[in-house]
Amino acid sequence: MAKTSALIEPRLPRGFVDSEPADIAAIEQMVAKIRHVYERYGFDPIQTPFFEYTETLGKFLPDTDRPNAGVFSVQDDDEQWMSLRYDLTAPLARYFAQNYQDLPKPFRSYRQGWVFRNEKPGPGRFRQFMQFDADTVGAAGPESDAEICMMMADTMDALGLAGKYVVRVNNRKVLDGVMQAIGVTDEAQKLTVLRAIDKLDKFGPGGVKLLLGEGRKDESGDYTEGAKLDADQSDAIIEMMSAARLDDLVDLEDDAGPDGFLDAEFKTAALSKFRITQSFVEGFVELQAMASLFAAANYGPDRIKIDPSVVRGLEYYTGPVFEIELTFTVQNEKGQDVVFGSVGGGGRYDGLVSRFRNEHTPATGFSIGVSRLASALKLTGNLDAAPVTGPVVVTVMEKDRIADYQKMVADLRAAGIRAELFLGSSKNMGKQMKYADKRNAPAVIIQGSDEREQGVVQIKDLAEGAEAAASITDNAAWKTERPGQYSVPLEEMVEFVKQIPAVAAWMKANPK
RNA sequence: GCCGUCGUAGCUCAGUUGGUUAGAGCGCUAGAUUGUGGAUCUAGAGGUCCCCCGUUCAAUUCGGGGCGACGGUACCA
Repeated sequence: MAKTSALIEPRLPRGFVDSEPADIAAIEQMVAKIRHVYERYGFDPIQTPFFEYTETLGKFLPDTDRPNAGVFSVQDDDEQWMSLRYDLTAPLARYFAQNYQDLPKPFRSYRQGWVFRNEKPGPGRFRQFMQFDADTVGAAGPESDAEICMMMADTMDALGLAGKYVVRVNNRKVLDGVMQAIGVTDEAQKLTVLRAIDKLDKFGPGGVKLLLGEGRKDESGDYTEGAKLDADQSDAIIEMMSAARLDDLVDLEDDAGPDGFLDAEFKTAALSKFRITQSFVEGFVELQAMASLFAAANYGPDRIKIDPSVVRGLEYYTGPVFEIELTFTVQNEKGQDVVFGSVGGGGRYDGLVSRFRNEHTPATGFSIGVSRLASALKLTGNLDAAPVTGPVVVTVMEKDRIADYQKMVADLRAAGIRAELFLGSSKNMGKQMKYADKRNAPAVIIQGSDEREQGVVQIKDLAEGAEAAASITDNAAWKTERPGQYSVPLEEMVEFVKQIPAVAAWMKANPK
């Protein structure tokens, strides 16, 4: 026996997972449904490579001390750093800028594929995961943002999740405007305030208030430094983010001009101590425009909801931001309730393309976290991960007649039936049956010397046999009755197999 | 990064108040059944009790330090 210490332990780096046939089939179904919705909305596919130059992906170059902080990076032959992509948006910006001359504007595209992040994995968070994005580049109006939100909702519906999600929509200008109003101008402090607002659904208003003030200690003992706002400031923020409707905060007449907006006042107690700002008004108007588009298209607040606590990424969103939240709780394999986070998000990023081109290029888009969504659905039993139907297995009874058996397999395949010859070394019949069972084979074909002399084959419908077997407890009876087994003339074999329900179902789902 | 819980068979877990042969269920392999998947019964394989150092006559068990898993939190383009 080999020494165990000499063997390599088969294992994966953390945050990476293998996929089995049922998982793969489920993901493929999800992807097909998403693609169908995106194409219906008029988006076309593009593909970009896994690797990009690091400078393409983000504003930072990896310093030689920590080249792999957050991303996976390697140095090319010419010593230029390249990285595995960590999302599908930066590569799109590069693609758009690189092919600017030839692309239709606005440019509407979707992309699906693996992305990589070198960070600590969590529930539903992996170091390699799949995203499915759609973006409109070169359109500035709120109708392109609203369209994206409606497509997010339609996509979730198409995935069979109607009623189990909500698309939450906000506008960064509203947040910026309120911060400006209450006198938060320091960039670092602004980021801290935004992060605090983002935690509303996690910690509630009380927790956010701590984060806006001195700081907060969580149950595990970790302390988070707060934004150091005074009471009036943090009350104003909490009032803003807790508003059920924007109209609760301020009244703006639709036909009033910009000057009229500036004369308006906040209606709520804490906010009314501060003056309203231009940025708030701009964001407010954009959100109102989107809201009326949602209403006109019959997307109610049960599907798309204006929610002033949505923040999203801190770096590049410039206007509307949106995310998909699941409205059910998720438990892991151990039965623990788990913090899952959003399964998709996006927004307007008018600055991203300008890293590559001088002119201003508005863009909006979003991304569905396919892997994270699939993992949530798997944990809650909502993932359609039925076992894959296996092949019809032709057993080997007489070793010198392999050619005859292979001919049967070829005939079945030619008719569009998934079929294979038993290739294992053991010609023991029980082994071959067990193999077929484990493969979830719909049927096996048996021809020994008796059948050969009569010109017939035994066809065993394994599903029917299993069903019949449920009432048989005696092994001898089980063997002699041979439930679900039929003797059929060889020339009728293909037609007979086609009639087996599991085979027919597979053929319908996989036309030749 | 920080905090918490946990590491014993492929999986889920018992157990050893520090003592010589470490167990169960499931799974796996074989047989009962030389041509029939389930069920049943029988037998078998499978373990550096996560690693290293220390305490001890003796450590899987106690102490220290690592590593890993899970969860929370921070960060998240």
